Amino acid sequence: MFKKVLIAEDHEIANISVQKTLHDLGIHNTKYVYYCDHALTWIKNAIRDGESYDLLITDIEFEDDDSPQEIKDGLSLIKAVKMVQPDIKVIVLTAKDRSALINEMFRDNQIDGLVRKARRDGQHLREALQTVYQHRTYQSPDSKKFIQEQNSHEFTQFDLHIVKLLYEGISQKEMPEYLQQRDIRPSSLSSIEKRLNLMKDVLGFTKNEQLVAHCKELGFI
Amino acid sequence: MFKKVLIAEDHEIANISVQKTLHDLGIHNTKYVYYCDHALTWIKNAIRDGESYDLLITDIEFEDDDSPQEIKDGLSLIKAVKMVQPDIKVIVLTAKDRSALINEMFRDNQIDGLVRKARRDGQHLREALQTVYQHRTYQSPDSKKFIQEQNSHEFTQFDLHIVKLLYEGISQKEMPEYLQQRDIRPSSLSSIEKRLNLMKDVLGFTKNEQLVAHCKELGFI
DNA sequence: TACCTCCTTACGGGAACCCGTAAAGGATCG
DNA sequence: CGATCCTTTACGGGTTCCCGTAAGGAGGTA
Repeated sequence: MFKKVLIAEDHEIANISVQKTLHDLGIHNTKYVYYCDHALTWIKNAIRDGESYDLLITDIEFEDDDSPQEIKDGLSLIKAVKMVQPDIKVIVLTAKDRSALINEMFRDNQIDGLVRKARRDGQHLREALQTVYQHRTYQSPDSKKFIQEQNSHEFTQFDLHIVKLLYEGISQKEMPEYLQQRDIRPSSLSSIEKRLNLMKDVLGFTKNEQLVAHCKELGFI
Repeated sequence: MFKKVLIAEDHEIANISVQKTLHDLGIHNTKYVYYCDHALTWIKNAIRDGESYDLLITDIEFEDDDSPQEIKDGLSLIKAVKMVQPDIKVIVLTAKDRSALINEMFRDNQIDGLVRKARRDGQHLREALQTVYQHRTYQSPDSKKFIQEQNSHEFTQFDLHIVKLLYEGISQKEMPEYLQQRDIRPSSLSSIEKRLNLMKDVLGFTKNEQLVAHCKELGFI
């Protein structure tokens, strides 16, 4: 089983449980941190001392607070960690239902395990630890189906820009100007309309209100 | 300190930590359940046996799964529990940022403690336990500010109906018909427009998209 | 009853949005 | 270089939405 594990999780309550789970599995050499920056520091120091970590268990969403951080979310942390230690195993522990970014990283083998915070998450975490230790990938059952649902519509960067502008209260007729200023193309009103229609069509919506709420709910914007 | 505590929390990881926190505080007579229905059953049985619980610690959001439940969320559970045991203390442990319903119940003294799942939630839970035991109410620091923000606009039942219809993809001109069918008054297009404008004005929005996303985010619809 | 107030409803002009069609621009390939 | 295909843009009409004004109705008071 893993020997040395680092836990990055800002919620104290979740952090305690992960520690306890590891402890019950006989992993005693664990370190827990509440900030991404601290996690990277500890990993770097461990490499320097020739005692690098085997595994990183990290959340995705970290809340901002008074102490400003360089790295503000788990995905950025993973990228940074992989730069300094490409062979480290990574298990992601997240409350988010679905996210295109997580799925992408999972497919790109940046992530070895994916556990969704849900009813049986403790058991799923134990399964993930076992599986990942055997150099296989793991994802909890409930997160699997979301990846499939995900395929309903693949939002492009352009799509997200438009929806974000809508969410910010920009009218459609003002959008071409905004997009041009930010060097985003296409930028014409027609393209915006066409794209909005396509998104609504695919997702079975009739109004922009639904589209914006949907994207907001899924954390795209 | 409390003698007998019931924990209702569907996430295994969170549940473990709460148990551990209680254990560390010297509370050993704890029972944990993953479903609201089970929670109510245990409380009823404890009363029947003359050994009722002192405290209920519960989440708000419970995920649906294969086993269908009568009570599906924490607020309903609290109401049901208070019917059979009005003097039980209640601490709510929730990830939700803000919710008009929670705030209402807190003000109505249905809830004694409110801890938001966040960075220092473990410590906040310990503080809540101490404070509530002394017959005072507690809410974690980060949840306090949300209750204030809340007051920006008091949504009427009518407001919520309109926004809900928007979210369902109903066009404004179809709404009068819908509202009349459900005996909701006023029902004219003018009234709907006027009300939407007022809401947007108060909240500083320019577009319905923002309004719908806002209400969705706060759990009003 | 007359008068006032508050809320609801009705209506109309103008703006924004929806939708289909057609032209313009770019990329590829023979 | 021209032909073809695809994407982007431009335009026009029809609809919905926005917003101000005015008429109708319910309730309270003299």
